[in-house]
Amino acid sequence: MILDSETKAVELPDDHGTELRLWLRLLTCTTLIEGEVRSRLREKFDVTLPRFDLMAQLDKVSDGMTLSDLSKRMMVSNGNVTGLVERLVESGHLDRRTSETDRRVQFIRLTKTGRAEFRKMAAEHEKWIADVFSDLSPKDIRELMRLLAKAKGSAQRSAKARTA
Amino acid sequence: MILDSETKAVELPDDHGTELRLWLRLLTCTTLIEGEVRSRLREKFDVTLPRFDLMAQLDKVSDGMTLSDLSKRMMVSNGNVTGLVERLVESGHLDRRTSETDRRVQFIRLTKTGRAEFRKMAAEHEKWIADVFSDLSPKDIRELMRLLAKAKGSAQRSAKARTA
DNA sequence: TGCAATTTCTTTAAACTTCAAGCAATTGGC
DNA sequence: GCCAATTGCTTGAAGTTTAAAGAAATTGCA
Repeated sequence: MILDSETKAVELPDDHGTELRLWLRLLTCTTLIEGEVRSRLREKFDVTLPRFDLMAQLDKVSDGMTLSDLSKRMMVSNGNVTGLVERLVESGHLDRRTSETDRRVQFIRLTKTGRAEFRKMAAEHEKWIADVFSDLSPKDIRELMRLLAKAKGSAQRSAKARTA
Repeated sequence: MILDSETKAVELPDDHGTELRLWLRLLTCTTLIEGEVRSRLREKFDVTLPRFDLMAQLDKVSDGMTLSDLSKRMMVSNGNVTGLVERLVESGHLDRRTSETDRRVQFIRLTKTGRAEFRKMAAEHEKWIADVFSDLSPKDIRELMRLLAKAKGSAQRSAKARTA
């Protein structure tokens, strides 16, 4: 059903404009918030976002995790994590020890001070995020969660199909 | 109304857990898709995502734009754009000329080959994005667009309030 | 057992990114 | 006109990031 240039049905063949606009909006939102979090972390705690993210992963567990686990969860490269961990061990936030059963493996943990420092930052961080989304109703949030879950599933399927 | 640890209403004071989970989900989605786009751009066109993004901004206009415009639209720092533009001029994709009325200002444009090359990549890119979101119904997409617009507005308000 | 494949991690080069400082040009009062 | 403030851009240092190659250890299977 191709009409004329006024009705907008001429955007064939294959109009994928809406998906593209969705992606750009998603990206804009994330970049905006990420920048905000980055600024505040630097301002209030003089810490970088990647360091905060890494510590956040480690805070979820009590007994440490390997570099590979970290890189999977953070969705960054292995070499990236090596460097980040190195600097965080250096600054006393992290603790590393080699597995006794597999000498390739390193278990990384937050040190006592590392965890304490992170918890302080995390409490503030949670408030910032709450403020960032404070124009959204509980229903908006539920709905966004649901749709983003669906989008995530779709994206994973798409990525998997390419690699396969 | 504080109950007990089973009912989950004990998460006071100030439960901001849902907002935090929303942010993490948003970030995961974006990171996932961004990584996918990055891989495909490198694979098929041997180009980096930042270069593609910069060219995408320039493709929207016919007569070029300044470095400041670029950095605002891309939401990255000024110094970042300086380097990116430098490399893209070097590779023949961009063209720069100094304003005649204000000698601080540089107008940046896509070259003929730069634009042609970008258009080819953009056409593919649009298809990838369509595939990424192909599990979502038109209604899902509309709803996501609406909610992300609201989230963006909220985030902007929050950021503005901090800077002010 | 032997050894090829896999896994874990590190290293390297190049690119990207931010922040802060700085330079040059312009603007806006006065 | 003067000059302080602002604007546009560049530079430099530190850090982050990826991709690719490689080293070391383990695993799995013939």
